Amino acid sequence: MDNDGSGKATINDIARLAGVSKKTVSRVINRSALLNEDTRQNIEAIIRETGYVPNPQARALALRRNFLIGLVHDNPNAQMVLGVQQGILGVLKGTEYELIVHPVDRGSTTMVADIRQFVERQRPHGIVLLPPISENPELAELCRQLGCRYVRMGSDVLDAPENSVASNDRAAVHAAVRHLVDLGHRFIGLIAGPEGFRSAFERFEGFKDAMYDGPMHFNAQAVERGDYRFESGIAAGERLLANEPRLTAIFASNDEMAAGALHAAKRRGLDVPGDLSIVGFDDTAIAAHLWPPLTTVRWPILEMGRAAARKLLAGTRDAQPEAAGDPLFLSTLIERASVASPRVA
Amino acid sequence: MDNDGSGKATINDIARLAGVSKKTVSRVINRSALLNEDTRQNIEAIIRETGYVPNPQARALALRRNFLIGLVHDNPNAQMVLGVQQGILGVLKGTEYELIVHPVDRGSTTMVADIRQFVERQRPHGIVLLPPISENPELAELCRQLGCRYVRMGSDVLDAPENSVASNDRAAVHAAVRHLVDLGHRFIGLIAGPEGFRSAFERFEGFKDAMYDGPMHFNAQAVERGDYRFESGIAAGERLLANEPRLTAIFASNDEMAAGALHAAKRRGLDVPGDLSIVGFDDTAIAAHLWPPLTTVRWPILEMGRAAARKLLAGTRDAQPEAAGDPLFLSTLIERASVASPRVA
DNA sequence: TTGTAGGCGTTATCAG
DNA sequence: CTGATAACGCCTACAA
Repeated sequence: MDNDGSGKATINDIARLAGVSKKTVSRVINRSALLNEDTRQNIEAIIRETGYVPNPQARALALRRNFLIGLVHDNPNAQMVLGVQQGILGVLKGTEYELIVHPVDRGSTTMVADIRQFVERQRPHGIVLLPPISENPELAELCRQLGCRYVRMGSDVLDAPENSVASNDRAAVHAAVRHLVDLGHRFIGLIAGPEGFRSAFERFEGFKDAMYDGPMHFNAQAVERGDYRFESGIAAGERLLANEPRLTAIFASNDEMAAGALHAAKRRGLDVPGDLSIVGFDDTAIAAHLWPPLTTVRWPILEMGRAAARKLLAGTRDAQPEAAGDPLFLSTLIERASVASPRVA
Repeated sequence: MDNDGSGKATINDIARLAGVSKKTVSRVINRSALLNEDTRQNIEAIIRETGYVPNPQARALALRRNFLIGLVHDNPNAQMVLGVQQGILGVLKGTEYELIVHPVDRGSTTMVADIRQFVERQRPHGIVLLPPISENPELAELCRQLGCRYVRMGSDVLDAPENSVASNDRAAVHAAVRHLVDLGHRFIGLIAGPEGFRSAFERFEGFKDAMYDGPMHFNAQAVERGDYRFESGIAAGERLLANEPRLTAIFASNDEMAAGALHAAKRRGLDVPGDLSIVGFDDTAIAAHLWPPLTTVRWPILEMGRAAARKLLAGTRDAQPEAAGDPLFLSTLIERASVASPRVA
């Protein structure tokens, strides 16, 4: 009656076939400890034969919790989002969890309400918050209040280790710019990221660190701000090149803007890296595709996505090792062809 | 008792507050026609006051259908996947549907079984199949069998209009290559896509069409195959340039390989477009970021993603206009700076 | 036009 | 260790 051939097998079918109650089958499904080993083996065999798979909707209703991981973001960098997504999906593969992507609008006054509704309705197992909204403490508070696991991704540790995945942007930029200084560059421009982004702030600080650290002074005149997009990189690059002809190098706070700076240089007929060295940040696909291939700081977003997923799965049957690992992931300089020593004056 | 302050309001709370049965509330939720207008207004007011939202898990269980749209793919082109995703999400925004991303491995023998399990477990409202797996008729059959709506995206119409979203790759490539011919190019190389991809086939045919159509003959020697990735574009470009020094133009079957061809040209010290014109396909972000900016065929994947989502939502309360529209979307040539007339010999 | 009884497939409670 | 019984929140069928 339960399984008349049309639908899939249910817990009732298994219970009947095994001659036990459905609660016992449920115990097998949920790996309950209090279970006779023989009973378990018997039921597991039947489950295997029938190809029975528990219905996630019914479980979700009973457990008041879904087997979904939410990716909540309003990130202007498509490559970055995609990288995180791939990292998460890699961990979810083979588990009973699926990824649900939920973009929001950080400019909107209803953003917090939107996310609240998303979490209340879908009741995901946990959500991954991407920068810049991950920097909003209100959202973390919301998750706690709703009893939803969460991981905040950022350019610095933003929360408790189990709720954080971070990169060391400041130190990485410091090192990258220091590299330029060591090559002999003395007039280095900065294309900063948009205000309100922690990543922009950290990278700015890293740039300043390298200035104060070396034989130079920080020159606020050699700083232009972009919005992390290509066009803003062109504009900022052009302003920089127009205002300070002595510039021999530019550090852009992400690869897209670095590509824009490259365009600005080409438009002025400059040779890169002969006349101008350029360094980016992210190491997204575009970096290697440009000509010359872009020297950039590799942002380990794939690994960060993986770590975020592992943290959310910690404590479940799909838990993986390293789940509790250090939330900090190191960014490192990838040297390609867009950097050289400055020409001797 | 139902709502003791801890949890969210349920249909019972609304029914009690409104002094009606829960079935009546259910009728309001589901926009039933047989409902007294006063009753409806009254209940709707209470729903608004309480902020009540129906529990999707319970609905999914009762309806045996989830309010999820699945994006199933194994596509090597990250930008393409992202574009489709954005298109779908744009349509889903504001509806009760969410997007669930489910990548698969087309090389695996268990791919069909994987997708079957995904659909059986999640019971999505519908799924969007991306190329190349969308070209597999077995998957369409599977969806029909499981009673799951689906839309197949491809470089040609692959199914009934309500299950298809397509672009006119062949004609678009024909026009693009014809453009090169019209500029005076007589030795044009092709970097084809991987075998087994319908898009690769269509674009190849479009290339041949332009050859036979014009003052030239199709020369199989000037064809190299890549796998749609950057590195393969470099390799194919180098082979092309080495084998046929008379080449003045290359058409690459996607932007990534075009970027590779550009690298191959630069490595040989060629000027683009002075010595060599290059045309790509897709118009993904990279096209505009390269130097020189890449002339390419714009593949309207965002629009195609939107259309796919609209077709899936057709017939639901979230249905949008144009849902039944023509499944064909036109690709058009975007002229940038990577193409010029060949130098006079 | 509205209500009642029962079911969707699973898990929790609590007794045996 | 195992099993009745009652949720979980909503929907369908049938009745009123």
